[in-house]
Amino acid sequence: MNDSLMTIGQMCESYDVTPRTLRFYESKELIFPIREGQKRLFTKSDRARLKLILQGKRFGFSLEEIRQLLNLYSIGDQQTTQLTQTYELAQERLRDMEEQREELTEAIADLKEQLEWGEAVLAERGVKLAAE
Amino acid sequence: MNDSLMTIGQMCESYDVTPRTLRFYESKELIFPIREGQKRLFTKSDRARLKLILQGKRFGFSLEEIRQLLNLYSIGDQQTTQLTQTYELAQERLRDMEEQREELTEAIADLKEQLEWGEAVLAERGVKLAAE
DNA sequence: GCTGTCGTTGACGTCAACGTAAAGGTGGAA
DNA sequence: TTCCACCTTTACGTTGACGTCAACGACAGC
Repeated sequence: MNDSLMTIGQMCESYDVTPRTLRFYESKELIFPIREGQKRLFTKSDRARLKLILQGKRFGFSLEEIRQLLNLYSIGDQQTTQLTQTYELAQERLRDMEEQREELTEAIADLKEQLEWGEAVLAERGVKLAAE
Repeated sequence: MNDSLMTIGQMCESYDVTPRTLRFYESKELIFPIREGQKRLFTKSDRARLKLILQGKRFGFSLEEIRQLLNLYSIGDQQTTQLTQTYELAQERLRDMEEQREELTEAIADLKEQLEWGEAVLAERGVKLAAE
């Protein structure tokens, strides 16, 4: 149970991903586990990156976008320009997400309306619905 | 310009879809245009169904789910049981959508937090951001 | 020596909802 | 007649994020 070097199995445990996923991320150059013979060993850096990847996915970034962001982080740690770019990309994403949410909100409202209509019809027919 | 029978082109105009989409829906047994020789002619029924399809998509139903719902409508027009089933499926979808919205709301909040952090860092470095 | 567990590498498969390209039919206007 | 718009079919391509499979190596315990 080395703390700074983990096998693929331990990684899967810790982050709830499959081996296939980690190999896939490596093939996409999102993480860079070192090799001991054939085996992959994941470093602290890999874990940090993986965390960011999973976060990024939550935010709806594509893996390609995430790759670019990760590169910006590591390469231009003190490069203000890069951070600014990251910031701007994130802002765009935020706008997308807010837009999505609005659409969803609208759709929810519409669907609720339909449901009320359905309830009315069913009530007319004397159907008792589960009280839920 | 027959009102009750439309060509594929007219349908595309009216509902802002491509011919491919309509043929695809036919192949998936979502609509059943009649044939005049080779050509498809879309009836009032097809248009009603198409409207429901497009609505369903807005609500995030898959085409397969929509197909099932449409079958319920047409088969069991007066069958209360079917309507009840439709109602319940729609309720499930509503729950899904509300869950999605919550996740999205959370993600938005998190991302906003990150953005503020980024702003702070950039401000420290004396970067002026576009006032937006 | 055998079995089991964990790991490896390709390479092809999957899912949804169409897009796109190729190749051709049909009917009307110039 | 020739052209054009509009329609048809079949069939492969796209996108993203992996899943699944085959075939194999390395090592541990019994």
